[in-house]
Amino acid sequence: MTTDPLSQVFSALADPTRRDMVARLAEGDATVTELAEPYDVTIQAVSKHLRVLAGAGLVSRSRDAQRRPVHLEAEVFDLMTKWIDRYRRMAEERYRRLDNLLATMPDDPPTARNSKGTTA
Amino acid sequence: MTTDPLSQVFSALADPTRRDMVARLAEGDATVTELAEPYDVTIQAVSKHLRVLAGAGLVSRSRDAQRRPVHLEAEVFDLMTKWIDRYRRMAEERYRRLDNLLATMPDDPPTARNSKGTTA
DNA sequence: ATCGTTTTCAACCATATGGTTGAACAACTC
DNA sequence: GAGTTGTTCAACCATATGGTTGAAAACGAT
Repeated sequence: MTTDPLSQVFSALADPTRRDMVARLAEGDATVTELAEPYDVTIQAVSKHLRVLAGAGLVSRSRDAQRRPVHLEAEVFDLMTKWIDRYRRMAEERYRRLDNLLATMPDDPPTARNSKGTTA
Repeated sequence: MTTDPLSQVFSALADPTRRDMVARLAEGDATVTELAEPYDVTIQAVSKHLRVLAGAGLVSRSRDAQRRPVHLEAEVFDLMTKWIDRYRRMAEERYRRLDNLLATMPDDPPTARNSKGTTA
């Protein structure tokens, strides 16, 4: 599918069940059956969810006999927070500047009705 | 669909085109046609994307004659960062405390259900 | 070797999603 | 009113997604 990493992470966390699993894994590693226990779905469905989380780099798998413990990888979170913070910061900055601009706005030119001409 | 807010926001940002629109809107409000210009899709498709972003609370719409300018709403970002930070913090905390190592070498209660061959 | 446990693979189903085209609506201009 | 511009609505299509059931794979225990 060659989806970009950021899309994969956001997409993975767009599902409430998967977010819940992440929340659970934040407290400690767990196996698939352990993870599946609280939910009303089959283990196969949970296995699929884990595949999505792993594909996004949010979890890693190891091996312990038949079990395949799931481990939360926190680094990927940084990818998101970096993106989010950047644009939130820009938006807030712009908001602050707009405040200043509004404070210096004199009056309304009544004939200026063209599309993009911002009243030179 | 009654999807929860967090899912809607994550889902909205899971699409690279929509993230790009957010990036663009962080620099200033824009109309649908302005937003559609850089992409190779129809205006209707962009309109749909905007509906998703608006549904997630990421943008708001106003009216200026026929135009419907789009404005980025930064507050929703906090919803995400709060969620992310919480579990990243937990995961990092857990990692720092080496909880995993602690779990592998406890003083074994002998009456407990035996999971590893801890003999007397 | 056979059985039990844990996990995945495969096929399938229903619905959601991103895209299209074409028509309609809304507001300004003539 | 008629036309133009900006946007949305409606129907449709292809693919992705989350779920199911059933079989298979991987490993430990007997």
